[in-house]
Amino acid sequence: MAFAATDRPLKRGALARRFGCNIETIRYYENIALLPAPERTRSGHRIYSPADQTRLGFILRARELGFSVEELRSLLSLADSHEYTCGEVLTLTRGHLTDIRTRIKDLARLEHTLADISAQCEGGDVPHCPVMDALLKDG
Amino acid sequence: MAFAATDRPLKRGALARRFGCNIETIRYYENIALLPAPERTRSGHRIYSPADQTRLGFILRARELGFSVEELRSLLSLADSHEYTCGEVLTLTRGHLTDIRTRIKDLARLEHTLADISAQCEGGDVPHCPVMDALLKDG
DNA sequence: GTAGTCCCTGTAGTAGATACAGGTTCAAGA
DNA sequence: TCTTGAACCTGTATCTACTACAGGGACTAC
Repeated sequence: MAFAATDRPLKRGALARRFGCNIETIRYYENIALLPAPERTRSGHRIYSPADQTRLGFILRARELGFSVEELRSLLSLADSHEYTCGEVLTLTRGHLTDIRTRIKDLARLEHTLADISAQCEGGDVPHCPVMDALLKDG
Repeated sequence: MAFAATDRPLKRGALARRFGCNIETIRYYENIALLPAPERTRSGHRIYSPADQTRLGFILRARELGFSVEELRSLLSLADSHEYTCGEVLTLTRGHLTDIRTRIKDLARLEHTLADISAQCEGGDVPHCPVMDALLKDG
């Protein structure tokens, strides 16, 4: 995805295509106040300025990096303040990194357990299975 | 968690304590038909037989192994048929294992990207941050 | 004018639980 | 027997981060 702003206003559909996101996602971000309510045409169609587009790019990139919406709110409020320090951002980033590493560890443990159990399987038409045994046996 | 059935009926609270799960989870599994509707006392309290308990244990163990509820439905229907083969179970397990490995890879890529970016941070009171740059820059 | 595409709104659905309110019932002690 | 507090019942709301849909208005090209 490009996530690149244009130098002219765009409507919602064009914005979604430009940023490679779902059109409904944009309205969603407005609903939860990540994006400000944009200008409208007289008939009510949303018009996204270059600044709006840049902000959407920020949001989408942060989401691609796995930041949760709440973490993103913190990032945005830092960015909006124009007075953030590297230390503040780094603290948020490190917290997020810790979450990711925890998730990786949990999944790796899972993967290991499952691989171990299924390695004992013969497969085929045998009417008995180590995976089922593992699920059925009392711990 | 023990996930071990007793040889006597239990009410919902005792069952939850026994299996180390949330009491509401048991009702939830009944609602989505993973657990059958159990016997009731005359006044309507649920009574879980040893067989019900064994089934809950199966469900909780499968969830601990990361099987989704839908995968679990398949596993349970195999287990209920009493005619499953190792091959059938193995197919489900391998599909699940593939999912897990994909998730691990995605997270590892994320971790790598984030670690790379934040390694460029000086931290502290510096009013400039490579993480913010990465989020702000057009792709 | 009209056809087709876009956009608008509100609402519901997804996974997998968890929490809560408001009302019974149970079990133990006085 | 009465009372008190815990446990149980039901239905519904909440969470994350979207996505989808229905029913209608607007815009563009021919």
